Amino acid sequence: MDTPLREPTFLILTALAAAPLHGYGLIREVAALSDGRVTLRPGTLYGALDRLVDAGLVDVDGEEVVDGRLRRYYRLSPAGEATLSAETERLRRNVAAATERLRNRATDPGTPRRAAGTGTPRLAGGAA
Amino acid sequence: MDTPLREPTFLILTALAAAPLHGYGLIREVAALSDGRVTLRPGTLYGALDRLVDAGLVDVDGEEVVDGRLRRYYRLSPAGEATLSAETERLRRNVAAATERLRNRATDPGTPRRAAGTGTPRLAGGAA
DNA sequence: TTCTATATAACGGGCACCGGAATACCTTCG
DNA sequence: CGAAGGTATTCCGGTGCCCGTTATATAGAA
Repeated sequence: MDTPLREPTFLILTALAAAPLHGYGLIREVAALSDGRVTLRPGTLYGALDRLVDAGLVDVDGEEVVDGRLRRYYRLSPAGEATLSAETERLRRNVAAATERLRNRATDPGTPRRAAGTGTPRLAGGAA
Repeated sequence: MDTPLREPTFLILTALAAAPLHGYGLIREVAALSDGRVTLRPGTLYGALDRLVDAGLVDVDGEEVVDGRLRRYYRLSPAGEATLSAETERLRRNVAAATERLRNRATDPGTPRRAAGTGTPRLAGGAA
């Protein structure tokens, strides 16, 4: 879990940052906050939740029985909040780096040809 | 490749957005633009490059022989630029969503207990 | 010569995510 | 009354990206 979070996991933590939710509710919340772009599958969701609970980023917030159906609530732990903060910062930096390079590209006179590499090119192989 | 990009791949495209680079140069460029947080392994780098070339997001920009060593340059293709733009936008939205929820959290009187779920809770199971 | 830096190739393994199916209960509709 | 559909969780097989390491090759430094 020290690996950078993938999108589904990141969105699960983000959804839980607002309020505790149960699994099925998370599917809808994640769909909502991603404008319908991400639809969690059961396998992805519950697999991720199990991992997050194991890692201590999410706590089980209690269970309810509603209309005979079990409903298990999950809550973002302090560690989960810290992880989400750190991940968000990481993404923010990546976004900033990519945005800057893309912007320079748009204003530049075409794609620059060849960067200053490590060593000094001596022999041009030419076309691939 | 229609999967959201993972961080190494995203950073490779970001590095190539500035200028064409060869594999080993990418390792250093990615380390630089991520403030040393991400150190690409050869397996990760060349695996990703092969996939990106296959997907048409990156083109081989020619080869040089420098000091007897082969040096193959890679260049971001128009499709790669479009993909990087779209990915950056996606990340930007995720960052915005997470940032908003984290900020509300900081100003709220503690973590809210239980959200309005889908149905109406009728029977509280209580403690986990 | 041996070590270090440059540079690419190849291989095995892990883990998260995907996709679907199973299970179970309740409500709604024909 | 029976069928269909939404709610909610569990399980399982498959895939792909990434990891980590090792191998290969050359040039320059110690």
